[in-house]
Amino acid sequence: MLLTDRQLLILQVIVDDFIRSAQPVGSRSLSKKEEISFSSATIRNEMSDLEDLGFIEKTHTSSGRVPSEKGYRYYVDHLLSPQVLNQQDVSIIQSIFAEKIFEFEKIIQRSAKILSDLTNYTSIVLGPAVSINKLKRIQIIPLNKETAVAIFVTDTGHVENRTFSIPASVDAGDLEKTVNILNDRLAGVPLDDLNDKIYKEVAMLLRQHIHNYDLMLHTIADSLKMPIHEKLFFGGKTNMLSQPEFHDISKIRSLLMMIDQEEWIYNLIRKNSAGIHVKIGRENNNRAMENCSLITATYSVGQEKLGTIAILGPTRMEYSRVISLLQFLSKDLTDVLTKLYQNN
Amino acid sequence: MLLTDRQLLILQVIVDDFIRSAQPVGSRSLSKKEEISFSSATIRNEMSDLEDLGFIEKTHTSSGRVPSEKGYRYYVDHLLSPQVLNQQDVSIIQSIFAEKIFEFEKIIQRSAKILSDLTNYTSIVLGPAVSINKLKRIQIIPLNKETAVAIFVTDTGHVENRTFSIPASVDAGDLEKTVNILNDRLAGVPLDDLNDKIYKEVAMLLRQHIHNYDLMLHTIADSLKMPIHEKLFFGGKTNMLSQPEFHDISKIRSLLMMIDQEEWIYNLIRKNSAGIHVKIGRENNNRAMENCSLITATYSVGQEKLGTIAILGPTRMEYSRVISLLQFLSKDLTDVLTKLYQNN
DNA sequence: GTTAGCACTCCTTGTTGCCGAGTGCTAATT
DNA sequence: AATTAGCACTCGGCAACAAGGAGTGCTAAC
Repeated sequence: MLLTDRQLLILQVIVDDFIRSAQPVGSRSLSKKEEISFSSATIRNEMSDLEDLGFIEKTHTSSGRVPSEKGYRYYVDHLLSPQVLNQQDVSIIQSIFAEKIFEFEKIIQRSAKILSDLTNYTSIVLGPAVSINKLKRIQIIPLNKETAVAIFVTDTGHVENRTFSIPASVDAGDLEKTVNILNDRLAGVPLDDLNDKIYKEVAMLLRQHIHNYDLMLHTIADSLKMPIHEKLFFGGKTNMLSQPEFHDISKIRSLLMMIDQEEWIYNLIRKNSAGIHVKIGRENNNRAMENCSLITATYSVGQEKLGTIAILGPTRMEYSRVISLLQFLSKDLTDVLTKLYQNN
Repeated sequence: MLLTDRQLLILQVIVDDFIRSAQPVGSRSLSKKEEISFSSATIRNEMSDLEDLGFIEKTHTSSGRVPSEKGYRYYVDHLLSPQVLNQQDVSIIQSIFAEKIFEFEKIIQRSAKILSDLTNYTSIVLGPAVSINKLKRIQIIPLNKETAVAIFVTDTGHVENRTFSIPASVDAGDLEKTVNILNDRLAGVPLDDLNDKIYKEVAMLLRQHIHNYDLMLHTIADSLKMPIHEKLFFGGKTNMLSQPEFHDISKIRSLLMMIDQEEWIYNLIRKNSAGIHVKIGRENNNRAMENCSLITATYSVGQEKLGTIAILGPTRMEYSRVISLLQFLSKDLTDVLTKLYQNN
């Protein structure tokens, strides 16, 4: 199972070539490469072995070879030559941060756009986890007799709002008192923990000050119940249409449908721990992604993981380049965010 | 140029048949239809005339006929038999309004989903025009020494927020005074007119009360400058992939790219006046939509047009059904919204 | 005015044959 | 023992061709 140096070389050249050309690569064309100094017959023997070991495949009996998923996996794990980004790519990525930034979402959106433009694949960016942000302030603004909107501002400037109906028994004074209590008790609490805290600490206080406190309590707790989903941003959703492996409409269809079905992507991307992760083909456990690879990286504030950036491309994707790009952007995002939010 | 009854009949049957089958229709298959009592030779003569008049076309010399854009146009304008929705469709549409509704966006989103499911085309819904909503309340919440977030709540419960940097010369007291002045002067003003009003009325007041008022003024006015874009919602973006006329990847590609390029759609849809509008093929003035038709309807609160719902399908689309669906949903949306917001 | 009949056109489908790129195997070479 | 040259074989892709079918336009008869 240990590959010889020559086998490694051949595997690497096959993968590189196939990534470039999307054509099965044959022994003769390999033998002409600079890196390779032995004859096509030798290569044929080696390729036959590599095929037995499962690293490459034939598309039909007398065709050239194509990397298998196992082949890509080995390539990614052992053969990848870390590529240095060229100056142009670097400056394009840095242009994301050129303007003054208040709305973090804008940065995220721009990142998605630029990633997809740079790679010609589909980019996916998972927005910053709102739920770990800390509450800065709650406001309740009555719209009319029956409804009001509750506004939650986090220390990062993110704003969530929920409309709810005001319990009949509650009057304007009650509302104001409630808001004061909430702000008093909940400022600095991560959004995730609000619900908990409301029942544990705020409930008591409300009871002391508000007539009919429990309806109010539940109304507010309910507003907070809906999970605050991180937003997903996409770039170049249609880029996959240009990839030769997706000449087949039904493949495209299932892939695009899956992308539009954000839930799937969300789960696929969210759980990743820090660092670069490469999922190849069926490793993604999804029919629609059989011919796709997904590379993800995370960005953080300080030590705290905030969100994810990812590239979805064909298995035949430029792993080396994409990894470099993601690494670079992820670091930049982290730096900027850390500077921006660290010491609030 | 006036068509005989028989020509009208033939045109109608051709369009109907082609919409159903997507196959060019020939004289013989026409002659077999129930509605038609004359021979294929007669039909051939009539079809030849209809072709000369530009209502139908051949795909090649000896093929059956296919409606031209002019043919569709005539069909839509004169031959459409208004279709009554079946009970199932009706109840599916009404299910949109089943739950209690606070967030209007949810309704809009659900509408888009259901429209596309029902038709198997792509649905586009333009969210309610925020800019005509009236300001209910402004809040400014400082995040730290340098930045604050301004929150604008409309009488419909919509919340807009902008982060800005606090001018160095402004202190907490100034901020509070500013907010009070703003709320005092701007409550009830449509968001569209805020900027105007700020310079005309608020500026003076600010000058009287706030040190260094003009920086504050510009900061706030700037936040409001970015146009408040109505949001676009889509349903069934990938539905077009199942249409036989889009077997060609490059067509799909340009169409999907145009859809993702929301600006285009926005302009296409926004300007429509009330009522149903049908744009066929090149009437949309867009290469990517050459084989598409766009049917739009508007929804309102009372007399005031709020937004648009639309279906994008192949020119060979079920005009009658789609028009009925849009009419029905548009009326329902209007009713619900009017009831909800009319007398605030 | 309508229709039956017929020649003609063009798309579609299937067949065939051929070329080129590639393989696997064997035997010769290093 | 490893490498290579040589050769027979396989398969996809392409072009050429034929047959069949759906449709048309035209003419002449009804």
